[in-house]
Amino acid sequence: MSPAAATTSKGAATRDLILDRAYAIACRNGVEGLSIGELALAAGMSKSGVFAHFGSREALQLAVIEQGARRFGEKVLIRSLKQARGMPRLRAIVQYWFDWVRDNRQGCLIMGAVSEYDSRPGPLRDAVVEAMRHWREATARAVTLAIEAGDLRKDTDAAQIAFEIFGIALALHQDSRLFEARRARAQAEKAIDRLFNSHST
Amino acid sequence: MSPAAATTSKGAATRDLILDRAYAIACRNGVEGLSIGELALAAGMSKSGVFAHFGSREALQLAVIEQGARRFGEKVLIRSLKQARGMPRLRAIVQYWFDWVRDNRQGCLIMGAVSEYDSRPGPLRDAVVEAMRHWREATARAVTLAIEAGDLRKDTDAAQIAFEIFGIALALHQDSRLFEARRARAQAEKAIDRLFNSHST
DNA sequence: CGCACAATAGCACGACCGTTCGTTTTATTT
DNA sequence: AAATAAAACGAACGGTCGTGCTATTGTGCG
Repeated sequence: MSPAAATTSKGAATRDLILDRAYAIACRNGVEGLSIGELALAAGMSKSGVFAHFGSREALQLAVIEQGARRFGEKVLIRSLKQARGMPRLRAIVQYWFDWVRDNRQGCLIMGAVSEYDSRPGPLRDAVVEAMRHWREATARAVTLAIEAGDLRKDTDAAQIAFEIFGIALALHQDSRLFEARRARAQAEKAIDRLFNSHST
Repeated sequence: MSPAAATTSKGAATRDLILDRAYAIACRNGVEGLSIGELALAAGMSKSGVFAHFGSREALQLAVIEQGARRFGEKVLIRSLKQARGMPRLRAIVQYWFDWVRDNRQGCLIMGAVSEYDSRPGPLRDAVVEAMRHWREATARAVTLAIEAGDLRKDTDAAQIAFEIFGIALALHQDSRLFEARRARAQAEKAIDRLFNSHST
């Protein structure tokens, strides 16, 4: 009866399949450009069959945004935890992030969602803000650990460094798609090196 | 007869009015979220009346993108030309850009268009790429002039500095809308200062 | 096996989309 | 003022949108 929850194992499986296709579509067309009709076609189902899994388009979009945040979190943040605290882990975050930009050539879902919802109040915007906040905090925490490990100077402002890392990543993201990806990556690496060097002990 | 060009003075005037409203809508909803029906309502005209001025939705979108590029160019790039070559002009570009981000609180049309079209070939993408390229080159040129004026070191890579300025501006743009605009601006200013200082003579 | 219910399909709806067409109003020129 | 061209309107088209509702298919548990 409840429309938004899959109870059987088959239901959960198709829901995962739908979300997988939805993620791919939303990467290309944006979360706002994701339609149930196109999604149903990609999943090999009927519109109403897809619809029943979420109950509303907005619930579907929310699930897709969370899916995007989860994928980035796994590929970049969680993966970096295997590296030792301090500069190794901080460097890992940056490298994995750069690799993420390279490997998702048709666009990062969350990055796209930011400019879709940044000035549009509602639960979708809230989800995007929450994802970015978590993401930023994880980066700042890695910087703080690098300071505590003695890799960066004690007077370093962790939030400031995180802000600048995001800026470099955003520029890389944009340049990779608009101009030459190779050159963009080289410039991003150079910018990161300058940033870390100017604060290292 | 020709649908895309206004020949009388009245025609040109309404076309300007339409583009003005279209610009406002596209800033909020994105260029892809601009519909002729909503635009007609905002302009106080009929759908077909609006449509006749452009001949197709894509032509309208193209005109809106060019409008967005023109407005930014005037408010930031052209305005900075009044400042003396070298650091004064470079600083002016950055400050005017930051002001632009502050004053267009519901979103910058071009910035939004980038993530809408960066992986969607076509004339709209071409227009966005061209606008960003022009914009980037103007910034790099200002950096070069600052080098020639002796304000920045001779071994400074102008393209690299322009890349990093864009990164800081992008981070400011994003943070201003997702988090606290005040803090974002302070962080952006600090990042710019560090960038310029580390290359100044 | 058979029962209960989840999962999916099919169909229809009202709304809005971009676009076309013929007509009418308005502006410019002769 | 008459003639001509531009501009704007209003209605309609075929399509797609998200969303209900009802029926049918399939799964999983007792």
